[in-house]
Amino acid sequence: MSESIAKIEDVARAAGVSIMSVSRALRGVEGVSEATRARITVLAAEMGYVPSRLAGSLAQATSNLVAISVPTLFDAVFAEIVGGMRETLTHAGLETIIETSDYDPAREAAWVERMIEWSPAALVLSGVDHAPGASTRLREGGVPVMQLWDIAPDPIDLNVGIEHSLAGEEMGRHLLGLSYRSPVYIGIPRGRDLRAEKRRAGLEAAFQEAGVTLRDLRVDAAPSFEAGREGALQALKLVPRPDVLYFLNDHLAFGGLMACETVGVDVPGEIGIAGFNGLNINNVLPRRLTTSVTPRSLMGKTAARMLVAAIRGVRTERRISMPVPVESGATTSAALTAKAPRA
Amino acid sequence: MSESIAKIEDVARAAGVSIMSVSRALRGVEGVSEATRARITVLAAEMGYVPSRLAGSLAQATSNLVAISVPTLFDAVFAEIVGGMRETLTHAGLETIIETSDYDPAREAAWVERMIEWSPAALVLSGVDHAPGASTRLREGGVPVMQLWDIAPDPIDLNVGIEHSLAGEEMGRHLLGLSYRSPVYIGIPRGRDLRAEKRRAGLEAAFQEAGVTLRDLRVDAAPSFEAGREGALQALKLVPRPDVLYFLNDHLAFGGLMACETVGVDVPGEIGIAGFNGLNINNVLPRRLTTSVTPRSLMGKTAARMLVAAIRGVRTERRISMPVPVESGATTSAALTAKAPRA
DNA sequence: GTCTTTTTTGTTATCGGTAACAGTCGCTCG
DNA sequence: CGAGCGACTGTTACCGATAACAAAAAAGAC
Repeated sequence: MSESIAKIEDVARAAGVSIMSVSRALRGVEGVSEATRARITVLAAEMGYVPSRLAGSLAQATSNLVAISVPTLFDAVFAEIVGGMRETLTHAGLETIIETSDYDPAREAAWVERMIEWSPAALVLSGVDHAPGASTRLREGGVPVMQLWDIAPDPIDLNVGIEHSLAGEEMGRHLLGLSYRSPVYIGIPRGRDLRAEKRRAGLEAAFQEAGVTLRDLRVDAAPSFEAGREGALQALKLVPRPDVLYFLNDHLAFGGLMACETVGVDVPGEIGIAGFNGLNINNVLPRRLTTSVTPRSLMGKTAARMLVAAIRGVRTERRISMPVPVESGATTSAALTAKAPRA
Repeated sequence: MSESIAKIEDVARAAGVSIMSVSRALRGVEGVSEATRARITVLAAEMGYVPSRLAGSLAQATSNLVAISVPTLFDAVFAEIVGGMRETLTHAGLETIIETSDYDPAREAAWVERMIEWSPAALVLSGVDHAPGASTRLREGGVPVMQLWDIAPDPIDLNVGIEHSLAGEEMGRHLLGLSYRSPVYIGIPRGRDLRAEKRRAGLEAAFQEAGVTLRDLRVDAAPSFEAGREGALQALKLVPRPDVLYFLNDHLAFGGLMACETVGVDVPGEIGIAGFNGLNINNVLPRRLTTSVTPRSLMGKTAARMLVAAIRGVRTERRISMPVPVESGATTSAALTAKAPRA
C-alpha cells in the first residue's frame, strides 16, 4: 500500500542522498559511484518504487512511445508488419501504441493530431496517401515519421515499402504469359484500399499493353474471405466468362477458390485465380495460390531499424523499395486450351 | 515552425487571459464564459497549439492510456477482441497501447511493470494465469484491471471471458453423441497455451466419463495452419487410427482439414474434425468446420464498457462468463459405421 | 441602490521527474 | 604543500500542464 505512493523523493530520503542521485542511479546514467548506485537500486526495489514515465518524458521533452497506425489488425498482413517492428522496437526500449484507421484518412489524421500530444519518439503510418492536413503536420514536426507498406515519390521522412502498381504489373505480365486473355479484378469499392487500386491499375496497364481489357467487379463488404467468395460467384456469371480472376489479396482469393470448389468449377482447369501477399495459409492448401509474395516481416524489421537509428539521431537511407516476386502456384496454368478471349 | 513551440502560455498571452482560462477552455471544462472560450479555441487552432498529454496526465496523476496485452496479433481471435474493445474505448477518449506477450508470462509481467510507469487508466490482460509477481502488483495498484478471454475463480478485478474447460467438455459430449470413440487432441507443446490446455482437459473429462481415453499429439510449432497440417498428417498414421481430431483451434483444424484433403482422406467419412473459435474462414469453406463459437467481438465490447464504467468510478458487475455454443458443421457426422474403438 | 450570489478569471502550489551548473572531496603533480 | 583535476553529489530552475483556492466582475434579490 505504501508501495503505490513511493516516489523518488522517498527513495532519496531512505538512501540518504539527493533525488538526483536516485534519478541517475536508476537510469543507469553516469555520475554515481557504483556503491551508492547499488544501494539505491536495492532500496528502490524494496520500496516498490515505480518511476513516472509521465514526469520523465515531460522533463526530457520526448517519450519512448512509437505510435503506429495500420488500416486494420484483422488482416494478418498488418499484424505481421507490426510483429516485425515490435521486436526491434521493444529491444530498443520503445513502447508501441497502435491505432487502426479502418482505411479512413480522416481517422488517421485525427489520430496524428492526438498522438502529437504525446511527444512520441516516432510515428508510423501505413501507406503514403494521407489527408492533406496530416502530411503538413507531420512534415513540420521534428518527429521521425515512417511511411510503410507503399512507396512514395517524396516521402514525408522515412519510407519502406513496395511498389504496388509494379506488383500488379508483374502479375499482369505473368498471367499474360500464361495466355490468359479475359481477366477480372475482384475487390472492394473504389477508394477504400488505395494500395489495392494501385495494383489493379498496374495489372490493367500490363494487360492493356497486350490489347486486353480488364473488367472490374466490386463487392461491398469487408476485404475478407466472404468478399472473395461473393465476388467469385458473381464473376462466374459474367458473360463472357472470365478466364482468370485477380483478387484484391489472398484472403479474397482463398474465398474465391473455395467458392469455385463449392460450385464445382475446376481451378485452374476452367478458370485461373491469383491473389496477393503470399500468406501462410498457402502452405496448407492442396492447391497453392498464385500470388505475389510481400516481405511483410522483413519490411517491419527494416522499418524498425531505420526508426531506431533516426531516433538516435543517425540518418540512414530514407527510402527502401522492396521486391515483390510473383509466386506461381497451382491455381493458374498455361495448359488451358479455351483461353482465347470470347469477347 | 513557430507552431511546434506554441505552448499554453503563448496562447494565453495572445488571448490576453491567464493560462488557466486557456486550459479550461480547451478541455471543455466549466468555468469560462462562452465568449472567451470561443476566442481562445480559435486562437489556439490558429497558432497550432498542441496540448501536452505528458504534462496534463502528470498533473492529473492519471493518463487516458489503456494498456492491452494479448498473446499474439497473428491470431484473428485477439485481433477481433481488441477490435471489439477499441471502438468503445476510443469513443470514451481513451488511447490503447498494445503488447504481444507471445504466450510468455514473464514477458507479460515485465510489461505490467513497464506499463504501471505510465499511470494508465486501465490494464487489460489476456487470460487469468499470470506470473506471481504480476498478479500481486496488479491487485495492490488502484488501476482497474480487466482479465479477458478466460474466467478466473477470483479475478484480480474485472473479468470477462469464457470457461474453456466447459467449452472442451461440451465439445466432448457433442462428439460422444456422434458416436466418436477414438479421439485425438492436436495442439502445441504443453504449457504454451494454457487456455487450450483447459479445453483439452474438459474434452478429456467428457470422454473419460464414457470410458474413452483421449490421445495427445503435440506439434512443436507456432499455433497456425501449418501446425494443424503437420498434426493431422501424424495423427493419420497413429495405430489404431483415430476417428476424430480435436484441434487446438480453427486455424489448426483448417490446416488439418486441408491435409486430409491433400492425402485423400475423406472428412467426415473416414475421420471427423473439430476446432475452436468459429472463425469467419468457416463462412467460405465448402465443408463447414464443427467448432465452438466464441463471442470475440462481443467479449471485447463488453469488457470495454465495463472498463469505461470502472474508470469513471462506476462499479458494475465484476465477472461475466459468456456461453460458447458448439456449432455442428460438416466435418463431423453421426452416420459413420466404423466408429467403434479399435483400441 | 446596496448586499448577496453566482459566474468568470487569476494566483499559487504541485505533479514527479531531468538538465545544467555548482560544490565537495580525495588525489596527483610539480 | 597548494594548485589542479576528476569523480561524486547536491542545488536550482524548469518541463507544461491542472487543482484548489482567491479575487474580481456580473447578475439577482430586496
